[in-house]
Amino acid sequence: MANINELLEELNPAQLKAVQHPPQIPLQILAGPGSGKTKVLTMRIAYLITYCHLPPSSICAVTFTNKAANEMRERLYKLLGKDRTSQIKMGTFHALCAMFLRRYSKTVGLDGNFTVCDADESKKMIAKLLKPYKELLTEKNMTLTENGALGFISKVKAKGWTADDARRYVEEMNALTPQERFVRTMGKFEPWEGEFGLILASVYKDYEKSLREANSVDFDDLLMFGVKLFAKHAKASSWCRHVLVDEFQDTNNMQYDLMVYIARASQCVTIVGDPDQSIYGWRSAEIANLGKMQQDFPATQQIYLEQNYRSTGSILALSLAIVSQDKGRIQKTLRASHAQGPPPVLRIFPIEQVEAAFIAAEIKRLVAFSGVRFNSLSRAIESALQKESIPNRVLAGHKFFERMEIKDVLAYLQLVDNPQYVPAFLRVVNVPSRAVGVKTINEITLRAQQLKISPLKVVERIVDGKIPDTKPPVKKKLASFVHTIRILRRHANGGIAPSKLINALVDSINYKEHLIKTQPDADSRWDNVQELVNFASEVEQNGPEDLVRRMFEADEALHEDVPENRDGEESQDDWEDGMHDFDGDQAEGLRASGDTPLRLFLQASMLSSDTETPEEEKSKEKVTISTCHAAKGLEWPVVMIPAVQSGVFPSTRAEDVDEERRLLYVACTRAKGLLYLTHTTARMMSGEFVPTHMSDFIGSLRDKKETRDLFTETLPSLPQPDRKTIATVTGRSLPDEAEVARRVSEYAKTARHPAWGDNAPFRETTMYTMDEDVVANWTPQSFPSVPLKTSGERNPAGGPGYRQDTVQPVSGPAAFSSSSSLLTTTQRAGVNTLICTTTTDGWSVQLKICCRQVHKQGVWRTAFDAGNQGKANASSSVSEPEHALTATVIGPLNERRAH
DNA sequence: AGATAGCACTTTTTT
DNA sequence: AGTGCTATCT
Repeated sequence: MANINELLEELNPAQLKAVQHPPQIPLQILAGPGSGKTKVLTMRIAYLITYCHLPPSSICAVTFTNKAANEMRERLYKLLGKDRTSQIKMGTFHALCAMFLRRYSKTVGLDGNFTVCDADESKKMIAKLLKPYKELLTEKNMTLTENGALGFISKVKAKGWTADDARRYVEEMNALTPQERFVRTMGKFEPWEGEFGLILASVYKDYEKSLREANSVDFDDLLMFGVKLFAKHAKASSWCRHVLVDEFQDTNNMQYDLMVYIARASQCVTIVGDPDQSIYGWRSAEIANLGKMQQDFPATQQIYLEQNYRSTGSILALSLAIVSQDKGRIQKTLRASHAQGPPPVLRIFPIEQVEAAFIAAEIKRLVAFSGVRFNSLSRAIESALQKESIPNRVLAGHKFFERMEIKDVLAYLQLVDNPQYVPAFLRVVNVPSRAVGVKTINEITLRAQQLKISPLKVVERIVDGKIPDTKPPVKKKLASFVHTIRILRRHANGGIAPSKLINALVDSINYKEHLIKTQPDADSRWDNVQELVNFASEVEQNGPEDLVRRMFEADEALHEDVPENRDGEESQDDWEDGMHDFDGDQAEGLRASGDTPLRLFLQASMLSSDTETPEEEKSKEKVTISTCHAAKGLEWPVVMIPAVQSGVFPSTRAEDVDEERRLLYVACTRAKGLLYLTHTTARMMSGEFVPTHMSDFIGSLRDKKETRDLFTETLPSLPQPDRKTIATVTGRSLPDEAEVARRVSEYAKTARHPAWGDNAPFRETTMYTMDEDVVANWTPQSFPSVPLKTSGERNPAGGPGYRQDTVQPVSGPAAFSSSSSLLTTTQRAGVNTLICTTTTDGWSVQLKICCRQVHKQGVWRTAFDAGNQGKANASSSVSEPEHALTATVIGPLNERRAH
């Protein structure tokens, strides 16, 4: 175990002050990027335990992501040892609430086996609920999308309002005159006014009802029920003697309330935050919580951490200049600990493919990280990296758990744990296909409503012959389904490891075969299922149930207090029915505690974003592609931020421009040694080139004399002094001079882009519109006159979609026949697209995109293809026919012949 | 009931 | 620019 005294000596005065701050005086640590806040936070926890003698189980540490919680846990192992660390109540607000709600479910009117409903299922649920309102909405000439309704519900929930609260608010507002309303809302327009608002409130009510009926909660519910629990039940938080909240600037009202309630007994609070890094306003985060805390805890003191240990001086200077453009921000500074280093690079490119090629080429010289604004922007970069065979990984959030095959498996398990969870039932009744269609499902659902039991129950009873079969007969078709569920239920109640449960499931339903039959990429999907098994084993090894148990076992008060946690009537029924299926006795204890291995695994799957396999992945040197949001709290030696341009920074959809600027600030401050900002002059948006310009966040700095020199166009040549600086900043040893020379010459030999230092090749982009008569006389055959041979193949899976017809030119102009790449044509009803691509003269590459406008569904559309092999064509609406036909010539790209 | 083709919608960011 | 829903067909 590390010696804490020694570690305390390493801290700077401000850090030390923060760590040793008296626990009973509420503390705000305002910590700039790279100021060692995680270190301070973990040290403070260790300090509270070892010096202030707080029991570990009386400390609540809240992080923003579960990943951050795991990292902090790792650090604390070294300071406190595994035993004491595991008693600390640590996790996100969501995860902590989930754990408490399992224990106190009855107190807030939930069942202990509730399922956490993910955003995807929520959306499907809303879509279903919206249907009855469709007619009314069109009649009143209003539009309401799932996302609109979901956004409303989430916003309202962030205030802690139930559906009834929301309805009351809308009614109240509607009773006011427009002037009064204006005053009430402080001039802000709230789209949920009038009849529309009533509909929204009503949808929310339906949604709430559906969730409860399915014995499930969504992400926002976890917080809402958490608040309800702690507000109502003071003993639920009586164990707590100190609360620490990280990333406080990103907490919303519910989370703030949770903090206050958990701290109710002790009034001891430490928060760490940075208003400059507040980037979750769109998720109802409130920077104002900083001020609110000062009011609610009047003794609050602040400590500023402004010494930056992460980045070079020039990176900090630019970052600070960016964020300082926000005039309303709290004045704070950053002091560099390191040398100036090479200035950040700012470069311009015609289109994202070239931008990506540049990044890939530049990375060849550097171990780098690349931060993108949207996940959708990463595609070009990924493929460019692949072309250069640079290993990379995408810092993926939930993507893995959103895959169809993963959701299928999880749905079975959810259904086993929570028979009432209708979304899971609907997902898997017919997976693999059991010849159960919509009609049967509707019949079952109807019966379920009549009998006031879950659809699963209905099916079980039919199969058992307890109730008569439905009209499209179910008994035979669904016997295997019920059988599977019962096998799994028995295993689960016997406390089997979730990884084994998954194996039992895929065996029982022959899932692999099902994938092969229905999915063209069955192999990779099956790999994903195996990956899920791995994830499950990992969760088992880390022993979350053990961990959760230890978090709670020290709290005697809690044990006395656990309300009788019986399952609901519905499950009770299952219990009896399934009696012959499992030996219930040993399951009893687990059920009562609310933490079965299965339940914990499911919860981890829903709440975790930490999908990385630590050992093998982290040791490899890889380029990381991440969104700017996901990059928060992380750092890399080199950071490249593409698409720093209009429409992206700030996003066209953003409501808060200042927040967008802060996001760029967060991204820039991830860099230790080198920072690149690039942008393009055109961006492909839903099939059309839209001209873009440099982000104003950067442009305004470049246009001013005082700030112009904060960046450079020249690529860093990394002379020895710069190499030394970067080595220092990144904490790596200085590379050997001879080795550098050898690598540079090696690079020069193999580099496909020796000319990146020169801007010329990228400024030859032209976009123009073709003559109208060309448009008028265009036929698929006229340009070029190449007979095309098609070979359309249906999707072998039989599902929607088909392979694009890839054709070889049989004859034609030399330029085309000599082209080694593709000529693609797609013919879908009403859309004729001809794409001519890549001509090569050995010196340069020319990319031609030819498009044709087509009148379709009353609008003029442009049909074209960017020339990606095997990729589908795109079509998009355009207002004016004459703009529809465009040709873009880019080039010469680069490929210079070596002399 | 299942297959298919066309249509519509999204695409910010995450627990 | 890919995916999922729906109407229509088999």
